[in-house]
Amino acid sequence: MSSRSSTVQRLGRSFFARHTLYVARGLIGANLVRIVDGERLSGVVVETEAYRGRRDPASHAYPGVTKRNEVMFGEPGHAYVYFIYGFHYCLNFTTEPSRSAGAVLIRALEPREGLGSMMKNRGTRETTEVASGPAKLTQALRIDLSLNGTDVVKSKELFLEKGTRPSRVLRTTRVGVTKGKSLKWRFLVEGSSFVSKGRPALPESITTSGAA
DNA sequence: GCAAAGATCGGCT
DNA sequence: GCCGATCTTTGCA
Repeated sequence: MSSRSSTVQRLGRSFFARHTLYVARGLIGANLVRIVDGERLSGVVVETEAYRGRRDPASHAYPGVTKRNEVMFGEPGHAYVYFIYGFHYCLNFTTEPSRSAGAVLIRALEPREGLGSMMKNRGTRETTEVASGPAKLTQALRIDLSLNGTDVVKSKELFLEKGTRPSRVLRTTRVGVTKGKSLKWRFLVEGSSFVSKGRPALPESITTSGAA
């Protein structure tokens, strides 16, 4: 309530202009902030997935530049929002230098500020149901295609603040993809009850055996 | 021009 | 555990 934004450091361009896997891991623990009608809605990122370019068959950027995915090839630090399954929006942040495709999908948040509004947006009273999935959090934060391409380094309505990285971050395979299944490009906070539960996660192997 | 799959969620069996 | 809702993008004719 009294934490002053002047003391909080925002994630800058250089944070995003790196290898997508580093950004995906680095975003765990950051505070995602969305301003709606002057109110701060926010949550700590507890789950992410990395999507790369031409060599990642699960990525939207795999076929090359199209109208839908062009943001992924642009300047790092922009929001890439897409519509999926006729119902849902998903939020990503672009990575890698310009021309090189990459994005990190935000899969789950631990709610922080504006919980009442987020619950209302979601139609639930369970805190663990507010943002425990990629399409759930966009609904909670009222994110849609109008925010596609937003520069989150400069934006006043959607941005990221530096947080504390949790001590235990697990690395597993991505959820919901049919290609590139063996790649362990999903990161999540160990033991968090705010991560997505869309699929029965395989035993969260901390070992790297079998990593492709 | 048409068909099929898709980085999901929620409800029902 | 399975299925339906609903629409954008892509691939192929």
